[in-house]
Amino acid sequence: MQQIELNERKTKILNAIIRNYLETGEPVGSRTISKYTDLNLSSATIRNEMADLEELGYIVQPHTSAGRIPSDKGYRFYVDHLMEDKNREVNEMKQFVIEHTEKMEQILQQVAKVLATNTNYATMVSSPSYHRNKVKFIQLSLVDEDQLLAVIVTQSNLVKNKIINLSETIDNETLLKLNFLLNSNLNGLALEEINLATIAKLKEQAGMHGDIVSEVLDTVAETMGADEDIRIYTSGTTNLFKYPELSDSAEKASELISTFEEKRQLASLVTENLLNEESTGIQVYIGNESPIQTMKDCSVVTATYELGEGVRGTIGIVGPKRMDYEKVMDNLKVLKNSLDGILSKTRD
Amino acid sequence: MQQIELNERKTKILNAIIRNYLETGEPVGSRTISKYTDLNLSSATIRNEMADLEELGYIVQPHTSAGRIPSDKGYRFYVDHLMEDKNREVNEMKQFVIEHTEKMEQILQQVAKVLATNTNYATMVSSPSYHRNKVKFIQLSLVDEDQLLAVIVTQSNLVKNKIINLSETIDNETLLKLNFLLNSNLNGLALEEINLATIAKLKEQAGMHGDIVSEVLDTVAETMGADEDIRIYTSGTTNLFKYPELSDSAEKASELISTFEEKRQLASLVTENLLNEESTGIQVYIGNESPIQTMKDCSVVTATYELGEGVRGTIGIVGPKRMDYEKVMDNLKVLKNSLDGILSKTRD
DNA sequence: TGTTAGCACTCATTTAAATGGAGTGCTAAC
DNA sequence: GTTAGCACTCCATTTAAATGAGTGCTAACA
Repeated sequence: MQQIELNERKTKILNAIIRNYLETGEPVGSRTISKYTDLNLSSATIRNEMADLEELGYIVQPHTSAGRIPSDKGYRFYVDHLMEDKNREVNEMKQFVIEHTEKMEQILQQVAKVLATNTNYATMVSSPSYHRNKVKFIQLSLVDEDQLLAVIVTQSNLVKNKIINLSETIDNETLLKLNFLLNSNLNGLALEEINLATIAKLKEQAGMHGDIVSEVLDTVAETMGADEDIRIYTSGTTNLFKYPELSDSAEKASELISTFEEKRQLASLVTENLLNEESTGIQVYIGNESPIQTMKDCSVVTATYELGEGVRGTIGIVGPKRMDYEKVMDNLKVLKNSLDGILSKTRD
Repeated sequence: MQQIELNERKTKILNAIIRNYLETGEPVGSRTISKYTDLNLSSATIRNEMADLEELGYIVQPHTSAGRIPSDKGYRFYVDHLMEDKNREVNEMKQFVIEHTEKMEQILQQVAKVLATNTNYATMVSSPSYHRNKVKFIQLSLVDEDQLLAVIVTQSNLVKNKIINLSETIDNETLLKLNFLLNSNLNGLALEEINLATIAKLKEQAGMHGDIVSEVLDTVAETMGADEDIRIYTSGTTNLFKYPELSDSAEKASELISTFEEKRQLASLVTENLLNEESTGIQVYIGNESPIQTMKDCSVVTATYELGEGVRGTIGIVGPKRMDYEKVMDNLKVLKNSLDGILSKTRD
């Protein structure tokens, strides 16, 4: 559809404008374009075309007699049609990092960091939400006369535990029974499948120990419900200082960095993102397209990774609108690939 | 000793200067002091005294013909001798927060946040290091044909788990034996007490399953060694933007905030702090007294909390040198008290 | 001997004006 | 359809002047 609006020459000029602006961050004028492209057109001609492009909404003038900068629509066109999809080689360093870090948390933090160092933007990585994950194993053990330890393992090897304080003592035999009861009833079930009927049945069978069952179920829900418990790892937020358009006023910078510190808002963005099941997994939010108000001057690029079936999280990069989209996407792809299926990998 | 250097009048003037500067952040001149104190001295007299105070190193002039601001030495004198030690009432809000948050992590993050909101400075809270903590309970269970789950509980109810991949299968009886072996040998021991002899003995008794014992021991070490694994929760870093002397140049601000993001450096500060066993638990680092270079224009106030015996962490506040030391210390004390012994509290 | 008024001086900050230059829109000619 | 040329706009930077807070010093006073 946009093809109708823009002929080839206009497209070329728009492309040149955006690329130049991505590099310099300064409004670009007609003369620059005429000089540094192989179009062989005079600045005057370029000016005419630029006037058209402005009227069509692809570029704007920050003020009279300044050069042009891309509008959100311009960036969008660039991302959708102009950008080259280089599929560069995997950066071994990243592989290394991932293969040599042990714990999930550390991996994610590391990913955020690598990404930030690589791109010079701010990054965020959300902990996976364990959607549709299933219970594999439950165990209650007595660690003290009055304390019970509940351990829950999911099929993707996520482990959670909780200490339950007992009001009355409990003997070993009962404990065995409870363990059996829980395992036989819950194993193999996803959170959504644990319905009221199951719960009622369980409680009934547990008899006087219904309280304990309740607590265990809470922990199960917590382990797998997850949504509320999404963690966000961020890195490189101070990179944003490098882009004057984001940090010229202390207030602006402060607001933006606060958003990263708060994380709550980021979490909402991430959740929204996870719901978009389709797509190659890479999403681009330009300026106001982003659901987070404070990021109206930024672009956000996110990718969804999937550690195991149903265990998904998001990696995201936040930078100025004139970010190096190609590089950013490449990086995201690489890291996404490294993360995909990592849970199954650790098995061997 | 300083009492010899400073007579009462000088002390009063110094006090007035510092208090005024804490409020305004502007260099304070002789006229201001003469006007807004009950000393009833003319500005000229004050000027003479100020000249003396400057010579003694308590205050400095940022440039000729500017007012005076406190030097590090001045702040130090203030903190050590001048400051009032108001012991204000406990803020119920904080109590509420702590009593209603469940998980340790969340508590700590919450503490950081409350503190930041309350003081308008940047805050950090370190996760407790489990020094001298003892093993209470160990359990191995088979969660899959080829996967073993090791759960370790310490006396302060810290739980850690690890999935161990098996090379050969293992039958239930052996598992029971291993469990018994581990518990009978390790329970009640602190990390330092698990020496080579114990380990050798354990491995010997485990026979062909020495590998598993090794892995379990690793996890134990990890659970209690802790030092490497100190987590730092931060909040309110963007508060630092409120103080021009810290954020006038984007570079400065960026550096400082980076330090908070990195956390590695904070961790080192925290560790150093924990080693200072003595003291009421409140430490003040003014300017260059801080071991972190990027904080040379800041003051750092820290308190040590102790969740249970040997389970200690640090709460810290970072702000401009002209921070409201009284308020900061009060807040720290309150939160420290709330945290102290919290692990034992959850028992009832 | 300690205190104070007064004055000349310093220097960061604010305000205003001057300058330079990048870039545009438009027109007329090719 | 393309281009050269020119008048015009507006931002950014420089330059200069005005302001004002604050000091140090001296001389006079109690």
